[in-house]
Parts: sequence; C-alpha cells; structure tokens
Amino acid sequence: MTDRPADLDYLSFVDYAIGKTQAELPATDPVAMRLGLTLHRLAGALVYDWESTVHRPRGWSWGGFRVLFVLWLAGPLESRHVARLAGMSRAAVSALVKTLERDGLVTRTQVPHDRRAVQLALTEAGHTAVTDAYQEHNTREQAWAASLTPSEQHTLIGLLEKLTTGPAAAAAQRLA
Amino acid sequence: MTDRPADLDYLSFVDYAIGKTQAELPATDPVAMRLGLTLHRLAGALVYDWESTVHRPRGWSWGGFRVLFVLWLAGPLESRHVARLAGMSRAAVSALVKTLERDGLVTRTQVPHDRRAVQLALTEAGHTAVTDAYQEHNTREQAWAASLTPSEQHTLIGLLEKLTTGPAAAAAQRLA
DNA sequence: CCTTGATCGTCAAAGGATTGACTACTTCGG
DNA sequence: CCGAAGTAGTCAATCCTTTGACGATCAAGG
Repeated sequence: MTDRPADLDYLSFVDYAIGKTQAELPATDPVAMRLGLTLHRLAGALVYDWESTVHRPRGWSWGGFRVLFVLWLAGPLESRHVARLAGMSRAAVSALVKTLERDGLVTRTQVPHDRRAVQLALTEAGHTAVTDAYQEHNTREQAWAASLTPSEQHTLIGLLEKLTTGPAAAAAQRLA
Repeated sequence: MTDRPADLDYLSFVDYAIGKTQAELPATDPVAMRLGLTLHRLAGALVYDWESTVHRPRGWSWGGFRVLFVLWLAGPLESRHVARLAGMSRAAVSALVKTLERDGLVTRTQVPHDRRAVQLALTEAGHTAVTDAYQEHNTREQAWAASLTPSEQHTLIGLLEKLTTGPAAAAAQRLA
C-alpha cells in the first residue's frame, strides 16, 4: 500500500484494488474478485496477442477469423450454426461473410429443403488461408502455454472447464 | 465424432475441433489449443454476464464501468493513468468521460503543474453508484467462483497469474 | 533563451458488433 | 387447405473502440 495510485501497473493495481475494496465493502469476496480481474485481464491479453501478431497482418478482424475457424473445422454450415458456434449474432455473421465472400474465402449457397437458409463453406483459398493462419495462431498459444508445466496445463484446463459447465455459466447463456 | 457438426454445442465443438485439427495439422499442440479456446470462451461468458445483469441495466457500457471502477479504487487520477489501468486507449477514456461527466458521476479538473493533463475524480453520486454496482458485480463473481472449492479457486488464481506474468505476456503488452 | 523532441488530451474517421425491425419462408394446428 | 406462430437472414440505427492526426504544453540541451 506504499505505492501511490499513479505508479501502479496492472498487477499491483489488482492487489491495491482488492485491499481497498475489502476496507470499503467488507461483504465482497476477495478471492472471487481476484479471479474475475485476473481471468478478464489474461483473456484480453491473449486476444490482443492473437489479433496483432496473426490476424490483423492478414487483413482479418478477430471476428472474421472466428467465422473462418468454425467453417474450417465444422465443415459447411448454415449461417445460424456459425453464429452459435462462434459466439456472435446472426447479423454479425451476415456482415462478416459479405467481406469474406468478396475476398473469395467463403461461398454462400442455398440449402435444399429450406429456401430461407444459407449454407456457408470455405473455398479452396479459404481453406488454405485459415490452415496457415491457425498454424501460426497455435504457435502463439503454445508460447503462452509454455509458462506452465504439462501437469499445470492439465489442471488449469480442468478448472476452466468446471467453471464453464457450472451453474453460473448455465444461467448466463451467451448469445445462444 | 458421431455428432454432425450442425448439432454441436460450444463445448462439444471444442472436442470436435481439436480432433479434426490434430488430423489435419499434426504440428498443433492440442493442449494449448484447448487452453486458448476454453479461456477465451469463459472470459466472454463472464463479461457478458456482468454486462447484461449488472451494468447495462444501470445504463453503463462495460467500458464506462471500467473507468468508474478504476477511479473508485485508485482515487483521483490523470486521464492517461486511467487508460493504462483500465486497459483502453486514451481516446476511449476521453470519450467515455464525456458521458460520465454529463451524468454527474465524474469531474474533470486541471492538475497544478501540467496544463495539458486532466485530473479525473468520482463525484459523490459517482462513488455511491459504483459502490452499489460493484456490490452486485461481486455477487455475480461469487456465483461463478462457487463452482469451485476454495482450494481449487486458489489453484486457478495461481495458474492464471503465472500465465499473466510469464514471458509470453511480457512480449504482448496490451495497450502500453 | 529557444529549439527540438516528447507527451497530454481531443477529434475525426473507420471498423465491428448488437439490437430491433422487416421480409420471406416454414411449420403446425385446426 | 389455411391461418397463426415461429424461424432465417438481412438491413438500418446505434454504440463502442481503435488508429492516426492535431494543437497545446512540457522538458532538456546547447
């Protein structure tokens, strides 16, 4: 607590914030607070790293990559399924696909038995591009994961999945 | 792998995606891949929960709350320090504060020895509002954390902080 | 002193993403 | 067979945030 607030960096800010909150709002749970702050911060740093080193240089937005990634792995899909799996709105998919189609990475075709639906699929060029991009994306993921031992990595994944499948997550169904 | 892609939900998509990627790109690290996917997904669900249950109902954006939160805990601060601690650009702080000042939650004053700088501080109303909001925000954090035992919570925080302070994080210094 | 370089906050432009409305289509009950 | 209700994708409007540029200001060296 000897730091003046202006001198704090983000990590010491978390400690400082938890201390002050305990003093002012004793009803808060400092462990849950630290969990929320740290998790949010780490995820932001991860996405920023992916976006700035892998995807922006290829002219893709983070959302654009997510669409390509889902189509790459889950094969040709109707637009609404892409939205669900990528965690975005149907309107966002619609807008992103407009660009991806113009760039020759994705095709839009009619589905046989439902004239409302649109089937999205990667083109050959799209497949090649996303394969190459994910290769590099995963290299960055490995660089992050390397801070932990294999055993720690396993433990961390287990805990994150436990949170993801817990009751709080079920109550907050994001864009589903 | 018996599921057809269209039937996948997000969790089974992760399993499916990892299996397919291993087949197509053997050089990928499946553990790092699962870590990245799960961490990103969980953080998105968390922020969505906070924003939709606590902050949007109060008329605040997620960014607006982050500015108030930093000012609440780190006292009066110059604009650039708020940007750094809240993890956003100086321009974003400038824009958000315009609204917060109009709503009577934040004041902008000159700092004595530097006529360029602007000191930001919470008003009485701002202090009350953010205290009340964070109370509820932390209640949501507690609901999430309750999926884990205290020991698991401690372990998870330790692993997240290890990632946050590791070399990969140092290389990707987000917005400053 | 004064000039060069850096820093502060703001603005304009651009891109992303959400919500809500709308049209087209499908489905289901009577 | 028909009408009501629900669903798919798109568009318009709105908001948020980043980048790059700018004028104002500060700091340091000659």
